[in-house]
Amino acid sequence: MMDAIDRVPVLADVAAAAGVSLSTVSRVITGRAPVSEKTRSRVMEAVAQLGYRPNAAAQALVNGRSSTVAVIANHTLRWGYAATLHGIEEQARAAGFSVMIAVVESSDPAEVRRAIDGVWSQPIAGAVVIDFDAVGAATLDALPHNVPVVAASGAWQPGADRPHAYLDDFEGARQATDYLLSLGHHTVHHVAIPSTSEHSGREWGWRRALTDAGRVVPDVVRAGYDPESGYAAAERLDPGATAVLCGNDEVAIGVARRLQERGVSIPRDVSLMGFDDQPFAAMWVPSLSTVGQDFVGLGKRTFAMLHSWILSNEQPAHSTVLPRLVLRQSTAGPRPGA
Amino acid sequence: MMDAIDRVPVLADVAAAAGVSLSTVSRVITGRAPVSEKTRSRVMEAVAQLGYRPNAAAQALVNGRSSTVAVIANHTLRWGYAATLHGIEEQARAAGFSVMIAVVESSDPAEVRRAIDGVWSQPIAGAVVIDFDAVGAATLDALPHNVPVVAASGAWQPGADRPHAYLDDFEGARQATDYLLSLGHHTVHHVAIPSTSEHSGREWGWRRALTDAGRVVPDVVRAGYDPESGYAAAERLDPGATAVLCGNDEVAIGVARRLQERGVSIPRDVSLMGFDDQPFAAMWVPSLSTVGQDFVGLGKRTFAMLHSWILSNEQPAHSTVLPRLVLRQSTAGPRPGA
DNA sequence: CTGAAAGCGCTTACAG
DNA sequence: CTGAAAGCGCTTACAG
Repeated sequence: MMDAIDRVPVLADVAAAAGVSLSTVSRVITGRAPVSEKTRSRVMEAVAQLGYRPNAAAQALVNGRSSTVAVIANHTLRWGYAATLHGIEEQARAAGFSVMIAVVESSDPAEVRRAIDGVWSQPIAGAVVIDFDAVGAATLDALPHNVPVVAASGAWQPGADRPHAYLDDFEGARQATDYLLSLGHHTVHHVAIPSTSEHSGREWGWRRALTDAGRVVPDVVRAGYDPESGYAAAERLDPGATAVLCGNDEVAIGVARRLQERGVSIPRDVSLMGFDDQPFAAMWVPSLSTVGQDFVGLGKRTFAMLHSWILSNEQPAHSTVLPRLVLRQSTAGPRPGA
Repeated sequence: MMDAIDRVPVLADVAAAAGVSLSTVSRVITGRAPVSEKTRSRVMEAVAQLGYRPNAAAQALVNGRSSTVAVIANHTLRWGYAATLHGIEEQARAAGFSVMIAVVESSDPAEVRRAIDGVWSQPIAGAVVIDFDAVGAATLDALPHNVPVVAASGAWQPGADRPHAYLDDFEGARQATDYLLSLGHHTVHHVAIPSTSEHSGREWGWRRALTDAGRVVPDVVRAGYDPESGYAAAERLDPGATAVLCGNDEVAIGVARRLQERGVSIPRDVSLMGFDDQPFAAMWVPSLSTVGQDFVGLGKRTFAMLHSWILSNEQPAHSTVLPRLVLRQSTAGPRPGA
């Protein structure tokens, strides 16, 4: 049992132990000025012995900048969010930055304000906003302009003044829809996840592909993010549908489960595509065709943009990566006669 | 396009704008001393107009304490870790704390040291270590004792001097194994995930149940954390197994997929149990019996313990919650004659 | 109720 | 190469 919390050693303790001035200790710690080898090793010894670590608050105060970045997001648990956070963290860590997370629960102005105040009162060098939904968008709008902010986002949005790293899910949805049409389906139905704006990139991409091909655009079936919501949404799906594109893999798996329970065979009766290529997509029976999105890579790109802004003080350009179709067993041509 | 980053207003700016002293502004901001209503509103106006937010680095420095806590973990993406982090974050946010995440990639001493230095140089009020694996354990051992630290853990471990919030997966595994035996299986096989110590709570609980029942303890099949590793592990499973307990649901789903591909029927030929009850467990066909673990609750309890330590300066006691069996369709008695 | 002053732990010119 | 001093932005006794 160890109740007592020892006093944290400070610079002055090291200086006293090593018998040198504060300035000298600071110089060996920062390495930003020459120090004799003898003094240096004496200081290092004291540092090691006392277990001294510079106080980041004091450093941040005097340096006028910190090496922590904040990640602001509506979720940390859903696949896309968690994977993006993971990518940001990894890249930040490699660059010597710490990361702080701030969850914004809703786009209610008071809640957004609370979150922003919490983050902005911290000594941060910059922030990334995960702009996958309406909450992210609302946060982005409310953010002060005195710290670099980069957004990680699905599809390009008009009028974004902040730098964005995109995944282009608009294009992914369009390609997926085109693919399904190319298989011979008359049209493609869509089970949507909640989205940033009224219409997400995914929904718009799907819609565009159908319109361009001159096909009927069926009513969208709205779902949440998880398998259960897909399961429920399957009830509202047009019974005549032969091809369905879902807003994410979780929803697709829920839809699949419900259809299979009803004796609908995938892909014989219905072709099903997910979105994201999250770890379970390949495991499902039949394995799920989907649109592969590199969220970890998105996170890394986003941090890299923020980092360059912090270092150079020049706002970076947007960046985009195209998703790729991952074709597995859940898609096929319609049954002859369907 | 907004390249310029405005200068951040400081306390002195507000004082100047309101025509009062620094002390007065500080008093209205902190609310820790009486200020006349007239002065107060004048100051608030200046604050609002300038968009002033106290500099957290300065506050942390002068207050000698901060309101951010660090979460130290080996992963942020796997279900149990992510859900625990989520619980911590939620509880911390409710208490007005910010959370910083620090990922420790391996138990290599240099890596552990790097992570700890990074965290300990920040102004933190406390830390929680997610102690689900060997890396968590190594980190816990290396942590200084000058800041409150609480660990979130699976099963009770001998000699833990730091407060732990447990989930008791030992007991969960024991109950799951007992249940499988009660169905009539001669023994239960185990596909293990990587673990804290040589033997995890899950593995020990399984082992204990078999030993207590006087059954044969089969060789453990080792897997990773994800479906793919379960899929691969299925190849190494004893073909005579009629009941299998997996270290987590992801692995169980991988095992299920492989078995089903080989024409093995679940639960007719093999009963399969997972662990954790993560969102996909209920979706699989057949839906997966598992051990429900409340990771979000674990995270909340862990933060609550840390919070009480921070406030009271008294080290909290350990806390434990028992898991519960979630029985679904993947378990049944052995086939007559099996 | 309000202001002037000291101090939190650092870094960085400024002198030697 | 090394030390004394000022200052980063706050808060908090200490005087009025």
